[in-house]
Amino acid sequence: MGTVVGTVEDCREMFDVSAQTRITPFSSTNQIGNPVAYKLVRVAGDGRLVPATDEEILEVNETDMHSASDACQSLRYLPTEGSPFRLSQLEETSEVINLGLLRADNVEPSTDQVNSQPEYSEEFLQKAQQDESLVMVSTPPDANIQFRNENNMFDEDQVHHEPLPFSSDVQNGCDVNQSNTVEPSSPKETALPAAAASQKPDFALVRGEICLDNLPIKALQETFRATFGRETTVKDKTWLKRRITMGLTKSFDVPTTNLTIKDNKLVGIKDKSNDVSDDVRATNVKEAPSSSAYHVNGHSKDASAHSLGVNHYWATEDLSCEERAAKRVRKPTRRYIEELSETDDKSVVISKDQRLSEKSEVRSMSVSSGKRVTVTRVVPLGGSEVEVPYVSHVRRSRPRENFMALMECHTSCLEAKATGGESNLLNSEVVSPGSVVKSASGPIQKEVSHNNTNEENMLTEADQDVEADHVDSSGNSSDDYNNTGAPMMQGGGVRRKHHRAWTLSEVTTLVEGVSKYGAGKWSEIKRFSFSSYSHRTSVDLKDKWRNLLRASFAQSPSNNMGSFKKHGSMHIPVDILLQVRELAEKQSLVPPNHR
DNA sequence: CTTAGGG
DNA sequence: CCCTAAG
Repeated sequence: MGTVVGTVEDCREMFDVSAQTRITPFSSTNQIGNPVAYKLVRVAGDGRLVPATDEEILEVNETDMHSASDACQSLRYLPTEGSPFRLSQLEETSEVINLGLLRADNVEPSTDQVNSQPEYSEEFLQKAQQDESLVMVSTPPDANIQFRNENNMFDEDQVHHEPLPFSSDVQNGCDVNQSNTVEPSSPKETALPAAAASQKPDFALVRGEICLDNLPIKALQETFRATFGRETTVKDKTWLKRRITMGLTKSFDVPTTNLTIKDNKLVGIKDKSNDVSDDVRATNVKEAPSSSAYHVNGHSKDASAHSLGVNHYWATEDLSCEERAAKRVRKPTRRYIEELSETDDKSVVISKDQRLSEKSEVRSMSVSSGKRVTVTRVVPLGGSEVEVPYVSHVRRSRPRENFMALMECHTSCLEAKATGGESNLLNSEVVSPGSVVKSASGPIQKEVSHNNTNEENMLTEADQDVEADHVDSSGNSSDDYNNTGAPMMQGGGVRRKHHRAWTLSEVTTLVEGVSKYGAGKWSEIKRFSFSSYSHRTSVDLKDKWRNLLRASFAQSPSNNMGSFKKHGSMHIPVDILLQVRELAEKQSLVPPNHR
């Protein structure tokens, strides 16, 4: 297992103990089978590598899965002692697949991915060229736009940048790596300039020089915002510059301690993503140059350069540092983070192109030699896409909708017990019939819909219904639940696992319960009043009560029209609503006193 | 695990 | 309903 490569590190702030947890590529001999297998190791004080404990792994994954994946991704830039080539190839595989997916719409499946490259970005480049202020860009489509944005930004900030000619003579300066590394013979290399020379830049080109050094912090922050679409409060110039640089170059090999900006240029950083194909190919060769790059700009001041190398844990750093720099009021939830990155993405990506916005979707599935299917998704984090291996820790709770799509083959099995859907499918374990069945026995949803002119009639009907349900329980319900309970969205995902309309009896029971135990004592209400309804968790009760309150108050003013809302939902008898309101008022007023 | 709230 | 943050 072990090629030991320093990746996650320099997180002294984070793991300021003697040991740091880092991620290393899993490069055992038969690793081909699993492109996204990484191993966590801990670097002990003496530099030894110790297998990370589960907790540590968890910690890493939890505290920052993005960064973890980051680190993983950045691995490719490291001079791996193990089998760089293999690693690269693996990367290549997934990249290619990605590419295929990305451009699946306008390109016929071709075994020669390289050939298809040029057209890939053609449209973007064309578009880009029309943009006056566009400086040379050599990044994938999405990044292109970003850059454009960025450059405008720089314009405003009067950052010096000179537009580079689109023709081939632009090798100047920065992109040393590229010119060295790209194989001249590669189809792409030849095809691109030839086909596109007149109307689009060569991919090997480098964008204009950007001088972050001279920018005041404020400008840096602005730049940061422009780059990542969000504000930052960090005042650390160094951090900002580095962060921006990383965002701009979409590269991770920005040394922690040193700016990658040298002589007013981005130095030693190759756009990792100049066009995907390039990226792929360059991955192999990049090793050498990039390692040297480290030496070049890897050490100039400040002793934070570790013996172990450069920090690639920038995502974490991003979070942790930023956090540190500006106390965040509230800890962002995972979802928040996701959304943030999504918005980030959108705000940066100026317009259309669905593919861009779908970036965070599952993007590639690499089927490795074995039967193991690895799903990865790309997380647009801080302006950089990161491929995140779908490992079990990524999401510990119920999988998101689209996950269901992946499970499609099992859906039939699932449908059979749609009601039981609560079980956690995450770990690719097909739900075993046994594990789920239980709750299917609840009262079946009732079709109280029409004929409800008579409330009392309804009520009794409902009650009967409930009883009946209890009797015949699990058997017949499945059909209903499949339709109403787990509607399949177009994408194939499941919107909700089960939607069970509240029967009137349930509502009344709830109201009773509230009157008895008080609103908020959901667990008690559930325990006592709802013991017979296996479903309806305390949360459900709470939610329902909330809805009832809403309904009651919403409807009360014009009492007349209230009794039934025309929409399908249940028509809650007015008297119940009245009860609800009474209770609500009582409860909201009384608590201070006694009761 | 339970509540409270936002989505 | 679902998902989370806080207790």
